Amino acid sequence: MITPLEKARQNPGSMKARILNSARRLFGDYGFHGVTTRMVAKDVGIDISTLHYHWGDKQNLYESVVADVNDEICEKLIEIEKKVHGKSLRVRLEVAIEVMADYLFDNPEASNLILFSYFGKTRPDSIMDSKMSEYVTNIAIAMGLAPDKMDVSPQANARVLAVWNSVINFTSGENLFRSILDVDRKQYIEVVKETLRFILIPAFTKE
Amino acid sequence: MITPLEKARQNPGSMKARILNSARRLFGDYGFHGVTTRMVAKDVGIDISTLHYHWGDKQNLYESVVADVNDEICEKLIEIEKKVHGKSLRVRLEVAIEVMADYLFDNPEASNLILFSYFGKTRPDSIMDSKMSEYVTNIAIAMGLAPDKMDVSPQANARVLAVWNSVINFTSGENLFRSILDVDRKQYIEVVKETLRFILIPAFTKE
DNA sequence: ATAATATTCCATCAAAAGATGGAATGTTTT
DNA sequence: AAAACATTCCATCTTTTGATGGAATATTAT
Repeated sequence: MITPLEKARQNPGSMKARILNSARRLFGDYGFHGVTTRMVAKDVGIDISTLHYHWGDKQNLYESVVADVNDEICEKLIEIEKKVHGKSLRVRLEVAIEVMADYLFDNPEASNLILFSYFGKTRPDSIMDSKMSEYVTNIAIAMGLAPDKMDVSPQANARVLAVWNSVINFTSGENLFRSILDVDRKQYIEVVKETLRFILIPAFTKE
Repeated sequence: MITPLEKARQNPGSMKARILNSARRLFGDYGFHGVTTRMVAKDVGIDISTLHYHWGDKQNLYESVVADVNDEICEKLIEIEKKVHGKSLRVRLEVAIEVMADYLFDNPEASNLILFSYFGKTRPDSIMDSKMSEYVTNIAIAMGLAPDKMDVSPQANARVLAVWNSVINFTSGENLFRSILDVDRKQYIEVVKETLRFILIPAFTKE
């Protein structure tokens, strides 16, 4: 059985895909309640009933968007793991910061959607919760913060979360933070990467 | 001229204050668009017109809530600065983590509102932006990351922001993160504080 | 070409949401 | 006590919003 999400991905120019992309950007900007189906339809240049035809109700469209973003991030994590396999903790962090920052700066709506879906009280994503729990644990082990899957302490997981959070915030808060730092986009990206290295690496590489 | 917000603060039991508090919690949980005036009124146990009578339109109520939270956080920062004045960078961080974490865990809606107002595209808070910019710069100087007010580099400001972000995220994301770490509230608070110390202190205290 | 299927839009509905006027009630001032 | 003012709620209005039925159009299969 092929899901609408897979269909949209298979044909990037299709109406399904166009709707998904508009929805992704808008939900990322304004959150679930801040976006109306009419806004999305207008952005795509179609009627709302066409939107409902392809994606069902608003909730379903939103969940598809969140699933889309989560899958993408999952792929990124796998890509990173491939690159850093067997490397030192310092290199792991350097590469992870570089790759994740680049991805999130290219897809700011992804970062926002993650924040919205994590931090709001409206989180029906119990599937995502367990998926994320698994990722975090795996990363903790890969980083050598825990011996094996059966014995990952809350402390180890919390440290992984702290790393993850740092990256997310700077990309989601770009608008505000850039005005505070008073730099252009290119400079901002560099400053953020440098800051992340400054903050994160010493914690994990000290003797 | 006395503002409605000051009036509400002067009399904590008043209708103005009760509405403000309900609105604060609800807006913190669901964001501006996720809350209806009827929700707030129902939570207080009053009619919507009473709400409008005291606070005007929804936008105005929301802005009062944000201003309320910002003022409170500003007070906390001043309180911290008093405690750590003249102390070492390590102690500064330890105290800041302790006090801010305690405050935000006691007032999770504050943390959420900050995130909502920082990260959403709907930020008409240009006043807050400049205020925050000033705080960040002051902290950077107090932390010895910059020589004087005229010469605070983006790097220095970014480091202050990184510290601030770390604390915010763990309090806003408590629901999700606690389920990942699988700990109770008390344990969670301790793990978070420990993790923040683990991540933040080495970066600023290494030779 | 024709039938079957898929897609799109127009018109419309019902519910939700922001907002207000004005009557009723309570409080303060004179 | 009476007048002036403040507070509260009920009824109601308008706009927005999510959603759908059905006709029109395009696409694909036979």
